[in-house]
Amino acid sequence: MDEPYESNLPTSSCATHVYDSPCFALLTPEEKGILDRQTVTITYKKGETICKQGTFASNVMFLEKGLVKIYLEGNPKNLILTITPSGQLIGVPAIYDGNNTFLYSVTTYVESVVKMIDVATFKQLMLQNASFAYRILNLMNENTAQTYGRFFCLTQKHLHGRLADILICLSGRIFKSLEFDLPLSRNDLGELTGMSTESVIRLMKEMKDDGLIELSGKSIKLVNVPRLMKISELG
Amino acid sequence: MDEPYESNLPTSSCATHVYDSPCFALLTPEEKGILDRQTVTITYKKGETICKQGTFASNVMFLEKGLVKIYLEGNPKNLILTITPSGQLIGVPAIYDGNNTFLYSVTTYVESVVKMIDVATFKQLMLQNASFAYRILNLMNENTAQTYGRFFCLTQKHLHGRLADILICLSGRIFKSLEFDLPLSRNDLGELTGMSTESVIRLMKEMKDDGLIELSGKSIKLVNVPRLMKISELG
DNA sequence: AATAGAAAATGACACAGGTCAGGAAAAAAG
DNA sequence: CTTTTTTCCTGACCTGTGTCATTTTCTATT
Repeated sequence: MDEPYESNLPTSSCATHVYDSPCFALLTPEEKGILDRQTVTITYKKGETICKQGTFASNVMFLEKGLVKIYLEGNPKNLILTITPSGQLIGVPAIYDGNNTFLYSVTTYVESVVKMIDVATFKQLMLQNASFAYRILNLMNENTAQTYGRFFCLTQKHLHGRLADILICLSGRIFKSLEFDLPLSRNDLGELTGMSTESVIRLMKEMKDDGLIELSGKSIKLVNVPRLMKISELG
Repeated sequence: MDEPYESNLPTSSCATHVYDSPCFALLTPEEKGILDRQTVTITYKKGETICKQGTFASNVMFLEKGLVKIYLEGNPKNLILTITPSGQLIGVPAIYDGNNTFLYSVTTYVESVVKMIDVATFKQLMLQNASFAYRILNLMNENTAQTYGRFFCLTQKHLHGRLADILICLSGRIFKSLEFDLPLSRNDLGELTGMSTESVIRLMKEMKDDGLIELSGKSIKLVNVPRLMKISELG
């Protein structure tokens, strides 16, 4: 995409920043060696669960390739926290005193390659390399900023605004194109926007009828981004 | 409170963990000296704003004494992220590359004493003391866990559950008693639970009529905690 | 103590958005 | 290619919650 609106994407974004995590560059060669020895690389097929909320968090994950959803499990409906493309660290928030379980579940949308890093080693490296630790904190803070934005969005905006928001974010942050094939189901969009599947369908049809987007099955094209942004803004 | 239910407070808690931040204990005497020289202590009166969302984050704050609300500003309604008692660091999430503004606003409920720490110095100390940085990361992760819980709560539960949740948390985490005087207005409770002020009032009256709580003005007493927890659970 | 202003309470009303049931289309499995 | 399963779509209905207008109670200030 020629990034016409990249700079002022709503903070209520669906997705983690596309920020190729260069945190490992801050490690010394020896430290990289230590890390590598305690890391295994695993390939997951589409739809597989990489980690399950509540299980022991024995590793931090680095998504080398793929696309995943990070979500809180609920009954009957989950809450998708973010859609995360490659280059992201996953599972870091599980690291704090008195907790040793994953805060969320992670499932792939496409075949994905994940580096599973032993959490003890990861901690160890943070404790011996302040720059690295600081970098991780930065990443987490960025993540927090995004979560706050979404939190606000989902609790304050109406359906229209929330859906417009998500579509803009998917386009701008994940697929980097105004036209893309959605790997997410309507149900996923619902869990991402905090609305029922039926509402997602209804609203998307409405937006199609209003000429804001083009729709055919899984393929979506944003036609009138300025108006979508207006809708996102006004809630 | 004799902590009958302290251990299994809902994760959707209103409040930051009562965790007397001993992060500064990890600093060397020299580092403490550096910190102290770049810190000023300021007393705020009730209702004053300690930091304003969007302004330059020139310092990290440590709440030495008092009680504050941390919130996202919105029009026409804010979203209160947490109620925070003394012993907490505030403003850390503002620290990340490409950002230099506060993510949220903070306002006091009672007279509060705040240590204003120069942010550059704070960063500096994190970069030179890995244990310190790691500790801060831990605190932030704990905070993230809590935010996720609230996020889930506000997007998935109904009014009854959300209100029960908040009352339990205020009782368990902030006031440490089943009976307490609320410094928050009904409007604040609304911004904390993502509902209108009128709904707060209606529901609290209902809970009073049902014998779940006792109410007289600002004074609240939780009478039937098990049932409140059930309500919180069922949404 | 008196006045003004804010906060709390209450009732009437409206509608956004969830739920449910059923059917069409698409994808996966055999 | 057929069968099965999942996803997508539609319409009818209904209830949870917000909005608005008004009154009452509390709090603060002169």
